[in-house]
Amino acid sequence: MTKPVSQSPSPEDAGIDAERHAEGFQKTRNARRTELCEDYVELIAELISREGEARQVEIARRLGVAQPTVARMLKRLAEDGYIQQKPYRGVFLTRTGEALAAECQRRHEIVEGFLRALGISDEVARHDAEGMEHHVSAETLKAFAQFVATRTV
Amino acid sequence: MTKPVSQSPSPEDAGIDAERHAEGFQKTRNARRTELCEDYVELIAELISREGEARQVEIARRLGVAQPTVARMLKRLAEDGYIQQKPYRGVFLTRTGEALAAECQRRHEIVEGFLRALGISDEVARHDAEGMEHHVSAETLKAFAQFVATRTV
DNA sequence: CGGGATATATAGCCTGTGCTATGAAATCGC
DNA sequence: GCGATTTCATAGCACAGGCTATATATCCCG
Repeated sequence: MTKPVSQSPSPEDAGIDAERHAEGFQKTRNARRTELCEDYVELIAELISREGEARQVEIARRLGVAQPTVARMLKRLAEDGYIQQKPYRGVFLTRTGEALAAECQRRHEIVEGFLRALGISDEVARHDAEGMEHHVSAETLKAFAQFVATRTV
Repeated sequence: MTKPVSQSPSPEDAGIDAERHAEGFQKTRNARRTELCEDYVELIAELISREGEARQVEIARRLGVAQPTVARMLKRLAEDGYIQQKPYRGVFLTRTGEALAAECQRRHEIVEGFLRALGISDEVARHDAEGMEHHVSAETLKAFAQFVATRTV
């Protein structure tokens, strides 16, 4: 039992249903933090590969937030072992960070490619993929990939 | 000028790209509030239709949050004109609230149905739909609906 | 109709993620 | 190698959305 929400001893169906319902919402809420991490790591990987380096100011610009916001988040990412900061030299991904970035990029590409295969316009596909990518389970992702594969052939 | 993020006067492609990128993230962030409202309104509609009434305690149980959290949110929803609270009699949807709930339910059903049509298992479809529904644009939703229609026939 | 159970309201706190203002450090051009 | 620019760090604030504890109001049953 990780978090005893509020187990009412009522043996009704509704009770069980409600608690499963609640679980879903709680997972979604807790996922928020992870999502932000993923956005950062993914962006950092992209910046490194496309610009050669990832600086705070550039990350801030891309995410549309202020630099101190980025600074604080990077500190956390460093503590969590995803990145390494070399002051005035940029931020770099650790092994763990690279693995996470690769996974995110793959997921992102599958989702975006899937939407495009479905006929969605490029811009909307990009936007929706950004929003959806964090909410797609492994099973769904696989189905998306398969769909694209069979459609593209 | 609603929010002058940080327009660097650099006429590079990267600059424009970065700002469009940023826009997307900002939209996603701002959507958070809306999402919560939608979850509440959707749940309230469901409770009213299935249980006959929507009480704070029940909403709290379903969402997996504490009752005061719900109380505060309901206050906001009432201020925003989505619901009307009748103390000790439950919470009711206004016209606006009902319209929003209907829209959310429709969207939810389409997304979940779409995932199922794609072969996703029931439980995963339900969970993923819950996460995805707030990030699906009108265009994508339409494509989902069409896919289901052509597949089901 | 009184009192326990239930429902709601309120106060006060914490954390996360934004922000601005400002200071300190490094880099780079000259 | 020095000064301006750039980059980063820090302090301090706001707000949203969690929480607990507690007070109050209502309901309902005996």
